[in-house]
Amino acid sequence: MPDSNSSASILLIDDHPLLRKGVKQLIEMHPSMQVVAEACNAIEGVKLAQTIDPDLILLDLNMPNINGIETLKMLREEEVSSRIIVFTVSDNEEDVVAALKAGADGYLLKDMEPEDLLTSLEQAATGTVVISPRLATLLAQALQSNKSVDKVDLSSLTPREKQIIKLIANGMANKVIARKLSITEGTVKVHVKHLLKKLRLRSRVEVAVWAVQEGLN
Amino acid sequence: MPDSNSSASILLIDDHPLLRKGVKQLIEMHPSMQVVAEACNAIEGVKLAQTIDPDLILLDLNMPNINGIETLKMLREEEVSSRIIVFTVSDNEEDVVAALKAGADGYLLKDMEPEDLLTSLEQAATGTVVISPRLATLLAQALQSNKSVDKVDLSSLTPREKQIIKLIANGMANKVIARKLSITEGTVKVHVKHLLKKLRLRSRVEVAVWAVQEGLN
DNA sequence: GTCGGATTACCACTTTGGTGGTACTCCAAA
DNA sequence: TTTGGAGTACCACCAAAGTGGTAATCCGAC
Repeated sequence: MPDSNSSASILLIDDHPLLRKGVKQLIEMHPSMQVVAEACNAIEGVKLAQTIDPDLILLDLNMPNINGIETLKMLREEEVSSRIIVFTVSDNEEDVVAALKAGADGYLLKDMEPEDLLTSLEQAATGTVVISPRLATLLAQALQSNKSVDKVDLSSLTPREKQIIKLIANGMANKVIARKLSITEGTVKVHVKHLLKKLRLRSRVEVAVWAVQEGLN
Repeated sequence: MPDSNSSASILLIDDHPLLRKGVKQLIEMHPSMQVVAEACNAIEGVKLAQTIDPDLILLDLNMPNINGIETLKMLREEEVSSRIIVFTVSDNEEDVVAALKAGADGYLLKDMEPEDLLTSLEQAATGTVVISPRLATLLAQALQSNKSVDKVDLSSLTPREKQIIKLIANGMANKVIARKLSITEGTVKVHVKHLLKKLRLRSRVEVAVWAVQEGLN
């Protein structure tokens, strides 16, 4: 749990020790970031992610047994709040789309220039979704053919959850929502927790922004 | 600081003891609200508001020495976070507009039916701006002639503050904003505190909603 | 009739957000 | 040259948000 000015903590998940070493050395050259842990497979990676909750996770796609996409899904299942950046050799469209659909916060190619990698990671640490430039056009096409890459289905929400989203989008605090709905604040928190998970959002602020943009106001 | 299920706390500021007594009795009949303090003038009222920080303040306009509008401004000056409902006999347009401009969260007339008053107060406690129905048309006209009733001037914000508003409107946490701007989280909090005061908003969620609606995204 | 989702509640706990204060630097306006 | 706003930082403190778990009720589907 790094505080504001300490460097961004990073977990590497990759089955190639040499590559991990290289990436780690590269990152360590940069004071604003720090590799705090490494894992060579999915199980270990998920475990580490849960215990240390890093700011960023750099995740390889091609791993034995459990592949990267599966690992990504596991991390999301376990509600790891880290930003997850897929880091791989594959510029295959399906992989990119699958990764982003599974909730990746970035997709970087291993053949990037080291310097570009560093700046991309820095950006990722500040909350920006980073995609290797080479994939941009590819992704644009995918978006055209399938407009629902990042669309969450509103239908997975219960009526109560939708109701609470609207109240959040009006800027209301949990306490106020509780009073309005005649339930306890604790219960409101439960609903908020559930809808955050369903919408894959990280805070009520994101919920509010999303709802307003979606016109749910 | 009532918790979710406890009743909404109310402070009465009115120079008529009898009226206070009546209102108090009326409110006490309602389990979801509770009068926690009373004041007969502005000074006392502001002091009480600061110390007990009630959910609602019912404020009379016609008081000796310092009138209600002044009191209202003082309360806003002192950054009292309570919802302030003006409660008066005056259905004068100027008073209504002045009160709302000064930041009132509601404007109710003393000749309301007791039952209507209760429901209005309940609504106010849930964050709704309540206006006596009789004043609705009057207010609509005022809005037509002067579109800036609730408009805050963006120009009072410093460049840094505007920048941070945009980041908040992207759902970012203080920690992430700090990293992006290369300043400490504490400093981000300072800016947030200041812009909340300037915009007369109560939380970053309200800032985000406001900014998105304003197209500052 | 059982199973599971939805709703509610309560608990303890950690993290994030917001307040209040002081204090330093920089820079421009008075 | 002094003054004041803007930006930064640090501090302690309290309030709000979010997590993780258990558990009860209700209701509809299988």
